[in-house]
Amino acid sequence: MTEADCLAVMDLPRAIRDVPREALFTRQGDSVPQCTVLLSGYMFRQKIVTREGRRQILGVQFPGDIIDLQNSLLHRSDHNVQALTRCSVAVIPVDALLSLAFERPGAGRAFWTASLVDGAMFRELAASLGRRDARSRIAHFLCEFGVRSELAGLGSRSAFELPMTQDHIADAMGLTPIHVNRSLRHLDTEGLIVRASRSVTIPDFDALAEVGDFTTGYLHIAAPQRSPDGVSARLPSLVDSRAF
Amino acid sequence: MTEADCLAVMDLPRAIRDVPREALFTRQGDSVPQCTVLLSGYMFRQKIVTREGRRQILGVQFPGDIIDLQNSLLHRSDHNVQALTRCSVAVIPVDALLSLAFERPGAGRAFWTASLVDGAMFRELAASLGRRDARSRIAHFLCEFGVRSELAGLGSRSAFELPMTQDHIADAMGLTPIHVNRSLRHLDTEGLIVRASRSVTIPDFDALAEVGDFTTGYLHIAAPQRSPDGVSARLPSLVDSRAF
DNA sequence: CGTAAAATTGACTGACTTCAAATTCGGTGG
DNA sequence: CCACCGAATTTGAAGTCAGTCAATTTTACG
Repeated sequence: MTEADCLAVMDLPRAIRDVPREALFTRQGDSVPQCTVLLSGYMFRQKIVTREGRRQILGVQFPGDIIDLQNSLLHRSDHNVQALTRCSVAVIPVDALLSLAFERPGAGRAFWTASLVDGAMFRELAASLGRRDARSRIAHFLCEFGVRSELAGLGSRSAFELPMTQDHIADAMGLTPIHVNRSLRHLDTEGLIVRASRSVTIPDFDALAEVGDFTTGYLHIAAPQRSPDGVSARLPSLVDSRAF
Repeated sequence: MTEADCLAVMDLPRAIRDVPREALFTRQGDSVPQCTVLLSGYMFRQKIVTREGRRQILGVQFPGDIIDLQNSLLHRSDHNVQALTRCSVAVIPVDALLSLAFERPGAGRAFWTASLVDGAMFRELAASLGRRDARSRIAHFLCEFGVRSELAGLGSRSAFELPMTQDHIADAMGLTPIHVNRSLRHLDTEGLIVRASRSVTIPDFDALAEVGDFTTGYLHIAAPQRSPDGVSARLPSLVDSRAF
């Protein structure tokens, strides 16, 4: 993505909106005529799975992430998007985004790639839910959260805010909150994590990564590309949210 | 996607290759300079999750599916693709596919949408692995396999070939083969499924769908669009594999 | 037929869940 | 600054779904 592409993305028509904490932003089954970039705060994707209403959290969105590109192209959303904290979002008409994508292959390819990275993260989640035990699953989750916090400029991989309750974590990990509590305590007494309120520090990131079999490969992190004049274009955070 | 788009897709340079049963087609970590369409046979995506080598099967590919679009755009594959049966594939250079995608927005959008449908299926898998018990998970899997067999023209949703061993199913469902065996037997004695060798029939599809909380929403099946001259363009099976 | 792979069965174990209650935390108003 | 209250976390005890280990039977296929 060239700098010109970047500027074109920043020039897209948009409306800035605030989303209160806990609000359902898009609803399973809805048709979504717009595309949204998260500017600040955290959101999460979530799906009601069974008739009894058990839910699975599919992922957390960080500032810079595109929230509902899939929903716009696929006509109907297959999952809910909900605000974890108070959020600020930029809402872009799909049509404008799509025309840009096909006028500027650089930008189009970046959007497409972002969708594919999304898919890669869902694959890793499936692998985690299917084949890792609770302790390892949570270790993996914390490592991912750390790395993504770092990428989003919200802390370092070994010290970050985790604005989720143990109920949220349970629904993300396919576990009960009770077992999440015990697993967290376990990691804590092992010295692998230190918890204080909503913040997590990881004294030895590599040790936790080993417990969770975590590697960054599936995040497909592009090396920050320094364009001649020092503007960096990096995925998956497509745009610098602070510049919007 | 217009008929002209369709024809342009069919005109892409390509090489037809055979893949023997069980062969690893792309390997986790490899860079994949081409894009592959499965023409006949079944493949599956698979990921080695833990140090001890436990694996998670992420999905089965049917004829007409694009196998490794994500791998080409993301530089390195984050999972393996393996042949379930003997397969025939069409290999297309990525460059040719990408230029077509950006020259013809109709085709480009179709490719992009196919990637997004892929993502939707991984989300549903994650939901299944996280929040459904073994019986319901397997019921859901069989429903999906039926519907996709029907879409691919390989049978009906209630009678199809399932070219997987119980070991495969176990790795797809995040279970042990022993438990898959018992769960299948359970569905069988309940009369919800009938098994004979590698073929499955579902006497009452809706009943099984209810057990698995299965709905087709997440497959984002487009209504077959009849273009004026009767050519149908449908996703997710992007191209009619028989015409290649 | 004969053989290896796949499916099936049984007995036992364990990770995670369920239900129930106690404790701590965080924010708000007095 | 402190008392209060609901939410969140923590702990305990008992139950269950699914895993492990170990055969045995059936099936597929040369």
